Amino acid sequence: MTISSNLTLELFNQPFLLEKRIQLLIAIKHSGSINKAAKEVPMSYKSAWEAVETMNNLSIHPIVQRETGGAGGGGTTLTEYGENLLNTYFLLKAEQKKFIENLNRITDLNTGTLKDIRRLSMQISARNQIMGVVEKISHGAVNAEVQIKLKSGNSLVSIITNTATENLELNIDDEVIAVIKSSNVLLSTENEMKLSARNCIKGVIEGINQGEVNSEVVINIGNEDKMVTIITTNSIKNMNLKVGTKVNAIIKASDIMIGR
Amino acid sequence: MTISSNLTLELFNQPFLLEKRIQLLIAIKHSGSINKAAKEVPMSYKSAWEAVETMNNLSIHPIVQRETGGAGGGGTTLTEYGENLLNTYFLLKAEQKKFIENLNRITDLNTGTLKDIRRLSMQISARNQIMGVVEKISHGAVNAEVQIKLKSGNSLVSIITNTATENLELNIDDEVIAVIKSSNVLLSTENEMKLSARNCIKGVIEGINQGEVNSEVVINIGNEDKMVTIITTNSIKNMNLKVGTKVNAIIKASDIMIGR
DNA sequence: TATCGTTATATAAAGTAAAATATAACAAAG
DNA sequence: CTTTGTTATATTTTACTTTATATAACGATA
Repeated sequence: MTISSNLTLELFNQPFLLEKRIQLLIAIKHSGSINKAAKEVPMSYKSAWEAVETMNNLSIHPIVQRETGGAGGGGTTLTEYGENLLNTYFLLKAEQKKFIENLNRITDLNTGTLKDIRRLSMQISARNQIMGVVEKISHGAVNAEVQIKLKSGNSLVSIITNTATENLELNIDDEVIAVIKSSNVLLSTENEMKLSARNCIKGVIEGINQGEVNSEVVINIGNEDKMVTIITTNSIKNMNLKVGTKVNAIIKASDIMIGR
Repeated sequence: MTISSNLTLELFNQPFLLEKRIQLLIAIKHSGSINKAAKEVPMSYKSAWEAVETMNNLSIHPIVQRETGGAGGGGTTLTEYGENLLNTYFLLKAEQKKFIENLNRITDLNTGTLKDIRRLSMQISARNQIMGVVEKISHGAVNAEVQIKLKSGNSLVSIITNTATENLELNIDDEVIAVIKSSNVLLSTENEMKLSARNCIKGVIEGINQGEVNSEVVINIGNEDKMVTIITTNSIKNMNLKVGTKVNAIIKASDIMIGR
């Protein structure tokens, strides 16, 4: 048994972007005509025209621009607003797909029970959420050590309980997210420092938001990935940290959580 | 513009539990007859009967039990399996509702952009996820202190960045989830200990899973809520911890994350 | 001005899904 | 053996959706 779901955007309680209309918009985008698009989907020209009409009427800004007559007889193109809308729809759809995958994973529909009822749709306060791939898992008696390869090439080591690895059904090559609270990230400028902390990532300071006691430092760790850290304002002065300074972000393995 | 979505369970790639069928099953459950249930939904008797028929045929175990004839002319009741299925559907539906709410919150559909594209459908390795209500928010220059009232009556204080409170759109009385990594929970048996840690929750040890170096201790903190902690096996011996021992779970305010 | 292929719009036809209706089968109880 | 109210099933009717078809309007271009 599998879980499935659709996704529609509503405007004034009217269905606005249904999956079929999305298909139509895509076809219009690359064919440049309602006529051709309708054949492509496939659906009748009338349905297609009516769909476009209602979409344009419901929306504040028009979704498509229609032109009758002209050299080629006319044509229909997506407006910038329409393209934007299409793109956000794709993003939402991807997010929803991930959700349904998660839902399928934690649900044992054959026995009719949920393996784990903990919230799985959750936005979390931890600022640092970095995507990576599971490289290695070593199990101890209680804890497990999970090594995650980031896109930037860096590796992170996380220590979580065995039970957690079971709940998450973690396996090698799974795509996961390393979650780190910003107050658990330390900074150092030394290049070769010996520390008990397992994780040390090189980066460049991109921004500093100074407070009276604590300050927020944003570090670029390469490959579009950023790391936010909270350190004391005193440390910033002592270490003479500025935008552009090369630093190491240091994180204890037991401070890294894993999400998927 | 709002996002909406349905939820269907499929079996052998056939739609199995649609929202309309769920309504029907609910009505059957408390009316005891397909006939009455069909009028209640409302739908025609034939549709209702066919729906029941296909459901029973697709499923390995029957969903409903039908009986023709008898004193009252017969009747239809849900099987235990059917009731189970109905309940898991409710759970999944609730989970999905939460997801759609989150999706609506982080999406600015008027401008056609997502405020925050971080994964919001995520299952996280942190074992301790306790529901509560935001009681108080105090903003500093960089950090914010969020006080959470748990159902058990206890309060937790969490320190997160201001940016995080903005991303989460945290407000008083919002229902949130306190997320704590099990390795960040300390245990003490002293009743009145002075510590810098802000959070101290009383509980009773419910189970101990002993390892060579570390051990997992499960604490019942009342109201069905449990807390999992990882401490060294030595500490268990030193403190003479056993199932039933009354302990305090101690957590630093900066180790508590907030999810919603 | 004639041509082009499209949009715009209406109307008829076909197809599909739902509902209404009717009736047989059922089995326990009086 | 009759009554009872339901399930089980087929047939007809209705409503609705989709498709098919036809035609006017359009405006740049050769």
